[in-house]
Amino acid sequence: MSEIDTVRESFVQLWGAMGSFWGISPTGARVYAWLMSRAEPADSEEIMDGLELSRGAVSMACKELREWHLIEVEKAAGSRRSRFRPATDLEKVVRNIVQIRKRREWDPVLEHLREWIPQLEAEHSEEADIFRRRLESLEGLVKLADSMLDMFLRGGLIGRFGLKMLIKAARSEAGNPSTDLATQILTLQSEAKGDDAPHEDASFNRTQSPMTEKESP
Amino acid sequence: MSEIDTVRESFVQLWGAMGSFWGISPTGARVYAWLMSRAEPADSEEIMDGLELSRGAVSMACKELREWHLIEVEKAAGSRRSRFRPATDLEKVVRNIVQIRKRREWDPVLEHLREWIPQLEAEHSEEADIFRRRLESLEGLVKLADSMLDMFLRGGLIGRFGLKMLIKAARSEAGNPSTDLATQILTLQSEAKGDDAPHEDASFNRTQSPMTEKESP
DNA sequence: TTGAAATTTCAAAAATATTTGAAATTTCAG
DNA sequence: CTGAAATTTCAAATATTTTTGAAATTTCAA
Repeated sequence: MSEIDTVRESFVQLWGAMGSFWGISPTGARVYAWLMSRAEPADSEEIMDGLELSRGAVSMACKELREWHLIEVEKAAGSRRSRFRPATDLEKVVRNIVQIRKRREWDPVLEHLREWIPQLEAEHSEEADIFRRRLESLEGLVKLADSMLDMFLRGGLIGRFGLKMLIKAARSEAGNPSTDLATQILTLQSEAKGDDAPHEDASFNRTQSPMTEKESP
Repeated sequence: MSEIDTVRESFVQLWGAMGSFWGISPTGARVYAWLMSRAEPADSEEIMDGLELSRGAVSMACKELREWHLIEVEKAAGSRRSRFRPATDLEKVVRNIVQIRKRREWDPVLEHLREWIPQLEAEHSEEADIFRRRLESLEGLVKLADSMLDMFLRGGLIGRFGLKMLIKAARSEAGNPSTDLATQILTLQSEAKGDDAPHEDASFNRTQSPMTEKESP
């Protein structure tokens, strides 16, 4: 078995296990990892074989990945078979996931807290008072998290420095986890000075396939 | 049913559903929420009744919460029954959870990536090359996330401004989600000027119980 | 110490979540 | 249009996770 197959297998396995962290099903995460490991987009037949999944499971997984904008569907010219291309602009992918989960999971928490706090205020017991104060702390924290996420979503650090530079940062100091971000950012900032344009918007990095030759006007 | 019971019920339910987000079991999360809603620490009997759980389930949940430092166990003087007090310093709680999960879940990802990338370099195929480049992007992103988390863990924003002020921030502008953090921070910063000491280290906010009267010298 | 009270454990049961596969639907090349 | 190919659906089968409860262990007041 060649190196690439070994790595692919481990990556699929690791990513599948991390799926729940992102709120993606294990199979969805495995399919995405598998697609990432292949140069060309794959069709469901290939995914089925590659991951030993049923046709239905692949269809479900791809539907999920499409909803998260983690893959793009395309059809080879003159064929009716869909092929799935993984989004490789990870920055955009992460932002998208964070945004959706924030809206779905955190915004409702805030709404509830805003409804509960006055309800507890109405009750003039010691216990309601203590509970209310705790909910207020929680509200403060959730709002902070919210703001931090918004900052991130509005293109804070990543947007400013670009993914290429982050890769560079990742490569440097590989052994030393304590080098903090601020230091790295400063280093990068002085190195940068306009080089390496802020990386174009290409979520779906077409690696080399020339796409449909016959485009209708 | 009084307001406090209604709110308690909803809060327990919401928090239970969010448990998986924190990597805590639904029951663990429900027990924590329930404890937060009560002025005094509770014993397992009370938790069983309050949440309709078996004795074993409560024991498991409390073990889990103890491991995450989400509760503290204490014994009333002259009794052999344990009572559970929820940590109310949410800032510390969140930091702790983030730290543990980072170590358990993200650090291994980075280790794997650092192992896989050279393996793919060794293979001189186009496909291995594309895969490797994608893993490099991923590494960059994971490292960035890592740094951001470290920054947070080292007491970035929360440490600097204190929870009380964040509660204040939460109260202001309740309706307008687009007011960004930077603006709020600036506002707070100028309001602050040394008032409201950076909030003492009291993870387990003893609400009013005078503790064991007979403390040995 | 002693032994009743409290807690923990863990195999089995129950509840959830995921996957399958065959039927229903959709798509589109011919 | 037509109908074979492709895809989606969803009820049933599997797998996984969570909860129970009774037995084993631990704790500590007397």
